[in-house]
Amino acid sequence: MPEETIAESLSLLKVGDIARRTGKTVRAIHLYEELGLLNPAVRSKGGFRMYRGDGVKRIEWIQKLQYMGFSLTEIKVFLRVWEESATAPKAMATVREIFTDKLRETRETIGRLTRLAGELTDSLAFLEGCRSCDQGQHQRECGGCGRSDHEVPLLVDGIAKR
Amino acid sequence: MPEETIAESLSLLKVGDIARRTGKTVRAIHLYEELGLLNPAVRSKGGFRMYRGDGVKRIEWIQKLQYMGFSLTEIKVFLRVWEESATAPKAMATVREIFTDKLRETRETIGRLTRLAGELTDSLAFLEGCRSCDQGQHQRECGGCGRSDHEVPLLVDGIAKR
DNA sequence: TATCACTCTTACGTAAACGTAAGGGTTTGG
DNA sequence: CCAAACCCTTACGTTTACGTAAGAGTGATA
Repeated sequence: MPEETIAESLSLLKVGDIARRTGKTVRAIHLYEELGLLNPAVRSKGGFRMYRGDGVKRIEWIQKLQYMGFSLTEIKVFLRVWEESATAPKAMATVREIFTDKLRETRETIGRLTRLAGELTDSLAFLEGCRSCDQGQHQRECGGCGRSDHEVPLLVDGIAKR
Repeated sequence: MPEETIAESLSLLKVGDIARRTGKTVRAIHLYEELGLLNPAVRSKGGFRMYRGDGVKRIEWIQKLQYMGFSLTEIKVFLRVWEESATAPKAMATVREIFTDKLRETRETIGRLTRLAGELTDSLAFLEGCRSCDQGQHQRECGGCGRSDHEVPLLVDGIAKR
């Protein structure tokens, strides 16, 4: 398809264009190249990096992975695994493994954060009771209220100690 | 209560003891002191840091806050706010604010991660279909399968591009 | 008193993901 | 052809939460 080739050459993007379209900085894009995450399709005669439109897609993909907790190094491994897999089904199998791991990890994180949200809620409920504390009570004397120790959430308890 | 004072002096802990009881390293505890998060109750004649038992609680508290996404700097602010509040109810009010903010943030994070878990699940479902791909298919020619573009999750689509 | 395990201070090292110049070419619109 | 707007490479700076090492003193035990 010579037409596509022509169209491509007409729509080459400079690094600044990619930056604008992805919200990343030029420096970031340079970094991705250093790390082997994205190479320009060609260089201009003067040395400018020239990208095709799918460069934008690649960066969006990177962002997505970062967003879900992959480090750039992990993303690099990801790409290498892909490139070094001889066949497509094999490559996809590896990708499945990585995603499966990440899904588990993500669920664990969600569980952890959910528990923490619960603790925060408990702590806030407890702190409601502090409204009725003697307004003149100095913070250093906090703890004198009637509430017993085991009622005090760790998140609150730790503050006054020491 | 002189008895308690005596008991305290009997149970002073050295930094290594605190480290063992909290799982933190000595260096970390030193760091916390540098940052103003925890000071030893006293120093021994020779300059050893001597802590009381509640030092352990303080560190557990720090760990908890870190675990929920507070940076050490934020924790420091936290303590300062507490110390500088004249009255206990006022201090608690500030703590409530901070916790309320964090709770919102935590919920947002949970939402984000939940959406991402969904995307991962979708991607994994899609990748199941790759099992039936021609076993000889080279990875570079991936994309030749019948599935249309809008079916391909971004998480998968971004890999093969470029 | 001699040890051996600890601890002290000081201070440089580390990994991540860029930020921020500096000094100098390249493109492109007019 | 000129100037403004970009881009290039090189390279040091930044933040966070410690790690690690060096050289020397301390404390409890034998």
